Amino acid sequence: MTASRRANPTYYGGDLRRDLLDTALELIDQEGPSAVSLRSLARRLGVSHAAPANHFPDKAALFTAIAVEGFGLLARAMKDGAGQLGPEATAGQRFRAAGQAYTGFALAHPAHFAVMWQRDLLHQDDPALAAAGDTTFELLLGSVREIQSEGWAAGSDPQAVAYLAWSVVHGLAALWLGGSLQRSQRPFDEIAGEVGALLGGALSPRPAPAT
Amino acid sequence: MTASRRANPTYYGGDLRRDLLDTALELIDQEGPSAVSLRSLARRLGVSHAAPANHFPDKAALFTAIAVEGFGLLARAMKDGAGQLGPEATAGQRFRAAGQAYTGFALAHPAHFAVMWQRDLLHQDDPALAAAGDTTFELLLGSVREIQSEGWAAGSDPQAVAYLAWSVVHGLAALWLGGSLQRSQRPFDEIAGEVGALLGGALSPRPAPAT
DNA sequence: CTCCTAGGTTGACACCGTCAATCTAGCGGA
DNA sequence: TCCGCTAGATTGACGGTGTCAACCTAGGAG
Repeated sequence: MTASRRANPTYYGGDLRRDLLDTALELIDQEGPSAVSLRSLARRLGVSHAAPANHFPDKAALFTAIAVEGFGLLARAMKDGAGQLGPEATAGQRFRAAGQAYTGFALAHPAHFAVMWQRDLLHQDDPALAAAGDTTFELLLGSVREIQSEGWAAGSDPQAVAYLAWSVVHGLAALWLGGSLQRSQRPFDEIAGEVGALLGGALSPRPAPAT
Repeated sequence: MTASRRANPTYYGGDLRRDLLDTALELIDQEGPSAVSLRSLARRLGVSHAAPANHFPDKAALFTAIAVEGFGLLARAMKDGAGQLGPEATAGQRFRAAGQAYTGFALAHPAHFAVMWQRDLLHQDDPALAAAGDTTFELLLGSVREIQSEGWAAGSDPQAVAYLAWSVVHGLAALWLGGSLQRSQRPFDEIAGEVGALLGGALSPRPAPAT
């Protein structure tokens, strides 16, 4: 009844922008990004077909907003995952936790994850998008430098180590969500655990022999 | 002049199915899968808007055909990459060559690669698609067993090793094509080489310490 | 009280996928 | 030689879609 009932003082009784994002995410979860149409979102929310234009000038803007939000969620997940280990945790443990947070994010938010890497759906020149992506990578790179100070992957280019780790977690999540790994009938955490252990062997603070 | 001049005895002077695929691939290369429309393909090829329906019952069938073709090209690239090393090559070298072939395929055929993992564009239940995917993974798994017989990644579950390797090459290719790695201004081969060397450390035939 | 503006509305346009009905060139069999 | 069949093209129609322009209206600022 009070003014807080409706966030916006206009026709639609609520936050249409947020509702559009949420409905789109739900639809992407179920049927993929190609199933999203602005008109169908509007129809679901009981609003005219042109109402979304007030919040997203075009379809790409909607997807871009989802991608930016996704990078934000990812960065927070990685920070939280590494952070909640407590101060006595080693850099290696934090590194591993960040990696788990990456795949955990992908599995928990598959719709965000799917959109984030589909360039052709996005406004690639959006500065917010670039910034969000950079932030995430900086987070990763910082974690790599941290483990290197503990002797992990000693002597290796930190950027190369970061790319290896990023590729592993990204590939794992992408292949799982793509269904390629699900034919093995094994749960994700089991696969991810084994892969993580193997990767640990590549980076652990021992003199690694050359290939 | 002879009958071979025209592959098909009907109006269109050529192989429309092949031309549709090629035009679609070109378009995907330039603007991504979302830019492909059956009508625009038909227009480009100077054919009526319904002509594609004779070869692909719907849009998903076109993309599925591209994906199947992609898996075929990928499998052949991996086989060729490992095979042309000569009989005196080690299993480790063949394994590495197969991995390079994977990323090489992705960079050489980005349109195929993009479509192959977009489930929502495909007829996922197409048996040809499943078979093509399985063949590729079997190839990978065989290569892993081979290197294990040489002592690499000894004691590890071959499936887990395969998943690690697959994740790395897939993630590397996906991130590169997504543009995330291109901001580093370094050529792909350099990045891939370093990542490959690091990964070699994880699997090389030495007793790897636990994580 | 009046004006401005954010955020809705309707209406129109071209493009899209898909379906149905039709046409036609060239083949195999009588 | 003719006759039908079929593969593969055609036109036409339908509803859905993104986007634009013009309009409307509730509520806040002056």
